[in-house]
Amino acid sequence: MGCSYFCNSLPKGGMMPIALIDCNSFYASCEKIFRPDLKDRPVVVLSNNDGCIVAMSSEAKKLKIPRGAPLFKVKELIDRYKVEVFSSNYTLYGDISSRVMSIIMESTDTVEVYSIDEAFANWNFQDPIDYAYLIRKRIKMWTGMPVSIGIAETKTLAKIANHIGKKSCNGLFWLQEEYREEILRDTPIEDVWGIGRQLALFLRSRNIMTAYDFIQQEDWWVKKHLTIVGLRTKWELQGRASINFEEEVKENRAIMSSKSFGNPITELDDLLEGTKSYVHDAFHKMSKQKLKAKSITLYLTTNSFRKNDMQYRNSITMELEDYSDYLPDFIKAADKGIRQIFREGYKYKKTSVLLTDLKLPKEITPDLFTLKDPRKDKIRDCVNELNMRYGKGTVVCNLKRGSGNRWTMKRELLSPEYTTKWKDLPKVN
DNA sequence: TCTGGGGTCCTAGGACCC
DNA sequence: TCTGGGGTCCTAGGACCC
Repeated sequence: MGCSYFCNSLPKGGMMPIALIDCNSFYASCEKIFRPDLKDRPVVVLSNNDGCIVAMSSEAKKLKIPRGAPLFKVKELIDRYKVEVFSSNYTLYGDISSRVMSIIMESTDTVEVYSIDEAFANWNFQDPIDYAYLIRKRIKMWTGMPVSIGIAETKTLAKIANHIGKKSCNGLFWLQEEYREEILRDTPIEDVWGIGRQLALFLRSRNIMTAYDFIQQEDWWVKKHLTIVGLRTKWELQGRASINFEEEVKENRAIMSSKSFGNPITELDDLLEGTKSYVHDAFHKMSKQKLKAKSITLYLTTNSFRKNDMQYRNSITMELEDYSDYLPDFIKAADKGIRQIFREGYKYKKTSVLLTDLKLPKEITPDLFTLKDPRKDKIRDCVNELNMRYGKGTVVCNLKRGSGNRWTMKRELLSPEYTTKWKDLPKVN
């Protein structure tokens, strides 16, 4: 498909175009920013514990390394092509992301930050393509991050436009109404935002192969088989905006910390230590948003990939007496919960901590019969401030620290925190 | 040997109430 | 002993996203 759909007039009907601005190979691009020597080299980024490949630079994609593959399965390719491999450095990615987002927000009226590497923006301009050029250039110049921009009447169509831009139009594409049908005929059903693997299989089995085939189906049929979510997708593809534009940052409904252990864990004590460190993690996220939680769920599971091991998984939800933002309440609950679901004789792979029933203090009706202990508030404020200022983990509760724990995550190929740690600041000679 | 983590939304089904 | 139906709330599970 060429780029012949560019045109300099606003779409008829005055519909406000939606732009999707999306960073190219985000994690891999972050790693390249401070390493000019990697400019045209293949780069991959690993998941926690250096397990799977979660992101690839375009050079790495060309080597046909499958996304999501465990590192050990593609080791040979990696060595042969001298692919540069990094552990994931979320501190770096988070910081680069907020720089990119603030540029987008400065330069346009309404923005929804959709994920770490993409944002939707309402672009009410005479010529959105001109504007896309400008923004892209600015982001590249100020942060070093390459982005692609797709523009269309709805979010789902903007996704498609972005995809086309990435593939064949130098990163920018405006999908206008008069070309929509042609483009939808060229869009395989599994490339539609909101149609995942399961649904694509189902639709293909019904001979629905493209986005165009999909919008030919009756509303009732789509709703029956794909629920209201699928029906919205259909409407969006037809140019009818059906997915809300969420400008405000949504409050989380849940906060999770869940990690695999570096090694299988058999002892209750190690399991408790690991879990408590995840409680700290989740609690830190919650504190940053100034939320309180009323319940905490603990999950634990063995490694289901190891077919010969005995398998066990379980979970338990602990209700706190009241909404709390006092760390020891959560530590106590987690300790009690894990002891209840722990069974001797298994090799545990992972525990997860989920905080739910989250509220801002102003939304909570105080309980007349619970006496408040003002000392708790002081301790909490003091600990939170120290952890915000000096980084999470500065003050901990009932937790042995240090590396070398059996449960600590593996991150052997970590890059420096170039932008968030003084000692990691890049030097210029 | 080594196989990610963190979210959202929707539905079905059970418990319970009237 | 016969035996209805509507409503709400909760949870588990399955789909999706990045």
